[in-house]
Amino acid sequence: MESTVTLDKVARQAGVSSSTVSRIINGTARVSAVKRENVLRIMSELNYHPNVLARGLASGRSMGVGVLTQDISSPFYGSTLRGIESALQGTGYHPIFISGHWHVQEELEAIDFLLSRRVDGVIVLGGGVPDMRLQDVARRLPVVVLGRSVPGLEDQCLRLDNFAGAQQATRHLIELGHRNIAHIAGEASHRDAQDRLEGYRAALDAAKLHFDPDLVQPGDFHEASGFLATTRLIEGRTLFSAVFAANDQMAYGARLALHRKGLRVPEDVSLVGFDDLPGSMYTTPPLTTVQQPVEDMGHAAAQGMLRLLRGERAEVQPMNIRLVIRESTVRRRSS
Amino acid sequence: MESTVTLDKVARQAGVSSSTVSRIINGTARVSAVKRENVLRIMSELNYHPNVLARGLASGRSMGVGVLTQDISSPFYGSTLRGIESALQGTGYHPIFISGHWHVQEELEAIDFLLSRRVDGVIVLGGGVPDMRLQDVARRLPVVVLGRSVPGLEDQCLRLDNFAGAQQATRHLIELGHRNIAHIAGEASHRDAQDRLEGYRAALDAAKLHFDPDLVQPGDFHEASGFLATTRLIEGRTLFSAVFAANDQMAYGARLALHRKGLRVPEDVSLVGFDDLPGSMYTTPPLTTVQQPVEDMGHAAAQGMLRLLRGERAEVQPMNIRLVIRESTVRRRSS
DNA sequence: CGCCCTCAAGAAAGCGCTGTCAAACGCGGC
DNA sequence: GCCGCGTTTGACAGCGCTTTCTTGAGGGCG
Repeated sequence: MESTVTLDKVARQAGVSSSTVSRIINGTARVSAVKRENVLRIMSELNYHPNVLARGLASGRSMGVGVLTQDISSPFYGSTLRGIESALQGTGYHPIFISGHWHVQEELEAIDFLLSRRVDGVIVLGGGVPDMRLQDVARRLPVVVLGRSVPGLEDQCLRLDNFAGAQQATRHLIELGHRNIAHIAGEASHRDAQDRLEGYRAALDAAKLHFDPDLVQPGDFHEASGFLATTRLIEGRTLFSAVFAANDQMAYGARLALHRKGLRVPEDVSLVGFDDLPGSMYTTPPLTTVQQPVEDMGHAAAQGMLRLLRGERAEVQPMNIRLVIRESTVRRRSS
Repeated sequence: MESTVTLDKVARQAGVSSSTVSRIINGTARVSAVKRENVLRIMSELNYHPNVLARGLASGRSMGVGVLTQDISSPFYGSTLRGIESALQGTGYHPIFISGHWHVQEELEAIDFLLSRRVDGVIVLGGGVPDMRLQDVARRLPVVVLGRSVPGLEDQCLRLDNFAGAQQATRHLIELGHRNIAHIAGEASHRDAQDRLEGYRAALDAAKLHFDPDLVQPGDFHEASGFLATTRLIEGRTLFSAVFAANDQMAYGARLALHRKGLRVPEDVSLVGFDDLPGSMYTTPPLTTVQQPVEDMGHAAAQGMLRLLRGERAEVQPMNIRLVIRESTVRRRSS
């Protein structure tokens, strides 16, 4: 435990060459059973742990997979990270997380950081890194992208059908008899937010319902913006009996704003979110929302990465999105 | 962008020795201005990024700080990770996260992993790694521990006063006139949970209130257990007008269970949580809870780590815990 | 019985960088 | 013009491991 135990030390102790020890560790070649046993025993006696840095330097593979996320503490991405972590478990590869905080410059630096860390592959979760840069990186090492589609890398991209999800959510409200459905939009610059807005409009169109711009309020995917948007909605002159928020966090904010104004969910106003965060099952009432299989997505992305690392094709399959109907939506009162 | 750019390549291109380039990068020694300019220019032309592995191997410092957390997607630890990340930002050090999943064996392996990764320091977030192992590790490199106190390492431990927090929460309910206060306990094996239970009892004792074991229900810190515990409470024979849950997630579950049984919060039952998760401000009604400065804690822990890395003392200061009174608690109806 | 082939094991050359040591250089002073 | 001093710079030996190339010992076969 004093001075670090090196492979050489183990080799000397066991009376073999360092090559032999290396071979035993990596299973790179046959080694006589006697020597193997002996070396393994000494390794555990000395409590030897290979130096990953040296190993990476010598072999050219660091056994690290870079994961560029936006916010390590985001309830949405959190589960995805968990999925990645669990899929990598036991494969010898290990995730290295780094956050871009929805800031292109920071994301670019994060990628440079990962590259200088000599990761063997990169998983990118959304964000705003220019396609070109990703294509660039993909030329050098395996890349899997979640939540967006990069030209030329389509089969390594795991997209979610935000449009269809939003459409489904809105249709659900329409089928319940709602005619005046408000929408709290997400950060306008996010592709996801745009798609969800489009899905909302498409559902209205399909039902031949009038699209009222007054019923669409901007938000930024955080609770506070949902609260504000809903307050504006209530104080506005346009009536509505249902709200579709572009994500669950904003739906939480909306829920509180309605509560403050004495409006009950779902009796007075139906509410639908998007994401199905872990907490959405336990709001009062439990929230109807579009479920993104976030953890599975992480898992699938990591699986794709492992395939790429083995030299195969990523073959990531598009994931299913589905509406989870809970108790925040009911048929519109005939009144 | 083809074959990786090495320091040697830059040196040759610039017509200087690799030592000189190294010196320019690290600022280890004076270098004539002309050469510096020239080398810097070539570095950016070639888009050179030092190989962190090689650097770590040669210098013995990997510039990585290992962070042993329990669950990368936990809403509670998430903010702490964020705090660590932000404190390390710009210092040259980078966090390497790994989860133990509240599983001692896994945590031990995680520590081995970090050591073999040759991190320069380790931050441990709670968990069940035996004190001895932590003392062992601390002998080899800087260690900061969050949420528990390890003998001999006291000044590198950042403890939260769970006892005082729970006491405060309970006292608050008592001051509002509540006499029958239920408690949903956390995972019995967690020190935090035990301390919170003790705080609850202490507050009751101080007010000369009878401690009724029937009003204490076991939980496991997750929503579902809060729901179950509260259901048991309601169906039990002992009346209560307030619930103190050992964490916010269980309080959410309790909230839903009360709702299901037609009990209103706070009119019929007052509810207090613990942690002040980001979402607790937006529950209906907003939750009264004990605030742990989770992000600040991460920040402080990382600061302490940086100090240790500079060879100074950690000097981590105990953090303040405080009760945030929102709308889930009210004076008991005189009825 | 000798030759060639096979397979285990060792020697040694890096991987890309840091850091020590010594050489080279320039400068002022005598 | 030469000496000594303080700087800038280069050469080189690792850091701990992988991997190629060799060596050496058996083993099968003619």
